[in-house]
Amino acid sequence: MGRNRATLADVARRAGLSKTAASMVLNGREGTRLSAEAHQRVFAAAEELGYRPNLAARSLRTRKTATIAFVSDIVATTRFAGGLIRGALDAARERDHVLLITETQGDATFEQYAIEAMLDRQVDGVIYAAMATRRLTVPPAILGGPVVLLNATSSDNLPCVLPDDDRAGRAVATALLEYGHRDAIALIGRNRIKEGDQEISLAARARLHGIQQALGDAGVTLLAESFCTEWLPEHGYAATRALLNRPQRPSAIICMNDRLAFGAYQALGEAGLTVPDDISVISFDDDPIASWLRPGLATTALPHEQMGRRAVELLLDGGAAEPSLVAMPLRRRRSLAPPAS
Amino acid sequence: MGRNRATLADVARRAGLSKTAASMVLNGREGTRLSAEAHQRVFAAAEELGYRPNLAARSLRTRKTATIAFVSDIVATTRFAGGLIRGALDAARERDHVLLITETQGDATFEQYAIEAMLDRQVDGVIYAAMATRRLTVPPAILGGPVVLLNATSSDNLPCVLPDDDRAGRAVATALLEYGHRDAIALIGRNRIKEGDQEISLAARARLHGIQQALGDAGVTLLAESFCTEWLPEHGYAATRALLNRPQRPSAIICMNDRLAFGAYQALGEAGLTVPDDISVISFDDDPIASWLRPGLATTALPHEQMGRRAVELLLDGGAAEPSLVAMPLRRRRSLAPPAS
DNA sequence: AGTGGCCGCTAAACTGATTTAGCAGAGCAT
DNA sequence: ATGCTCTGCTAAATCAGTTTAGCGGCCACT
Repeated sequence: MGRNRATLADVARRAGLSKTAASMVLNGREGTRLSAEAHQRVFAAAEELGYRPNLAARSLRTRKTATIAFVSDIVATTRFAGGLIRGALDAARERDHVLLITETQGDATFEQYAIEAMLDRQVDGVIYAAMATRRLTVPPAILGGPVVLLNATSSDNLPCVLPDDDRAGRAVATALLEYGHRDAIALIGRNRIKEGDQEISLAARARLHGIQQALGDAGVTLLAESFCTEWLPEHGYAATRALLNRPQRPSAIICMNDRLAFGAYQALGEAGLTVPDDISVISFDDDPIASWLRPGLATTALPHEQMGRRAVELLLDGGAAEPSLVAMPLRRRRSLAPPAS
Repeated sequence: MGRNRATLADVARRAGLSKTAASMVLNGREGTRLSAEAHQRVFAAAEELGYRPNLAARSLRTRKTATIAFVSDIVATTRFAGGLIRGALDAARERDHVLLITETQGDATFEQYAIEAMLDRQVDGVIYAAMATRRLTVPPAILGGPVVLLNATSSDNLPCVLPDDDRAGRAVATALLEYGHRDAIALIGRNRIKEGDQEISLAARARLHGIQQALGDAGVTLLAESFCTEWLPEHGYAATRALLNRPQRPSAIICMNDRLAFGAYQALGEAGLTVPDDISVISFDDDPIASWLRPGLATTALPHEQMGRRAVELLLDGGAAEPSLVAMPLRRRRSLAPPAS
């Protein structure tokens, strides 16, 4: 790749100046006393030769690589990861940086390997990302340099970027209240483990808290709460079927994520019920399926792209140590309507 | 990041040998006449100091970086990309390489930028990936070194990795034939543009060809073919509704991808028809939704992980110039049954 | 005339590895 | 004693930048 590239020495020679002069001019160093004419000649020479610096040589000296490590447990390869990476890529490009991506798959050996590979390459900083929003333990090896946690927190008081699930919970509940739902709102996706263990999930507790706050403020209590061992379509399906067997049918269902909501749609369809005329549904994540469902599923979007971007900004531009919460916008779709009177 | 690392000189000093000796021992050079004892001492010193070579220094000298560029139009951030990247990451790790990922978003300026960033970092090779399987034009700048096309071909006769859509087409049609479907098979997702313009899609034509071959071999002709401007759920939905308005109802539907099939399920559900008792459905891609649908959707899986892996292997281990076709395994799920008699 | 300071620029050191060229000593044959 | 080869190792060059230290010339001031 890229043999025969012009070197700084070539540029200097062509400009009739020293390497020092060429280096200073090209780096736009302040306070050098090089003449305007010298500047011209260097720029011209660099242009004519198509000069591009050899970054290996530069970083050998400066210990900077303009490279960021993006280390994740498994995020890089899931449907949700795309946005995180895209946002990070965009922000990195704007700052003339590049992303070195690795995945640990939750395996300690792989993680060790990944981190060594990053350190060997002298990355300028590390973005440590998690697939599920959660609290985790950062490997000590990366604490030597700048680190930002993405979609995660830790006990190290490191800068971190999280979705604002609490506010999303309020938004979801508030949307239902606005439509006039009060006494027949059901919640699908309660889960003691996700709510209790921060190392597994931060989202479950925050979403629940937001929902409860908003409903509490309005003096409303939930009609029913369904517990699910996982947040997958089949669990949403089963929970919804169970709900429909109860004496009072809910007027609206809040699902803790879109996959549960997908299962809920399936069960409602089978029961001959129509969304939103018979039952409104609202959810979290804005998974692509949310817009594919009929009718479209109202949901609060995980702002992955914003989050990825924010992580790079915090890493390179520096930033507050308190968690950086990114808003989850409510996507209003046709799954919401006033309760059938 | 990683200050205070021991250098080769430190190792040499501790071992009481020269840098040359230390370098040769650590690189396992053949044909040096260094004594067994010298080997021991160098290894011991490196171990004790936790020595890790500075890759910037090494690549300055060797022009190798153990880094692969993964350049894609937009693949890195879509639901389909995950597998490609994961496979590539795995294969890269096995070969002690690392991936530098960039995305061009189909923008020429971004592409130019991305490629320069890669070349500046002296990557050992480039994987140029496309989101949709298609023919594309490779930017001349990257032809200076090893290149592998992933999910794409070009006119440059470069090594490339593609899914075997033709064989998948045969497999899909054959599966239906095995269940006894013959005269009432409908196809959803014909598209003149996708089938005609290789720069947009290679999959459409190949899948269609495979289907037609298999059916032709069995002396079967399609009951109906629906054209769709895009391969999204809404188009599958509309096409299926139209199909159901025809005098003869199909016994099975082939969808050109899973999103169309998702739309088909919606339309069938609304029409009160049951999959697979009333109509069988089979498709391509193995999108995550395929397993979420009720009943599970039979489909041929895009072997993204295999493909990503193969691309790295071709790049680093060298390989044939003819297209490397990766099999698309048939996922048998409950959407298949014999025709209702 | 001497000297101090500024201007415009450069030589050389430095980063940490790999690689080339070659040295000192031992053993052997002549 | 001389020359030769082989063994075991090292000095120094090299990669392509950045950075430090400082040089020669000119001007102004005393």
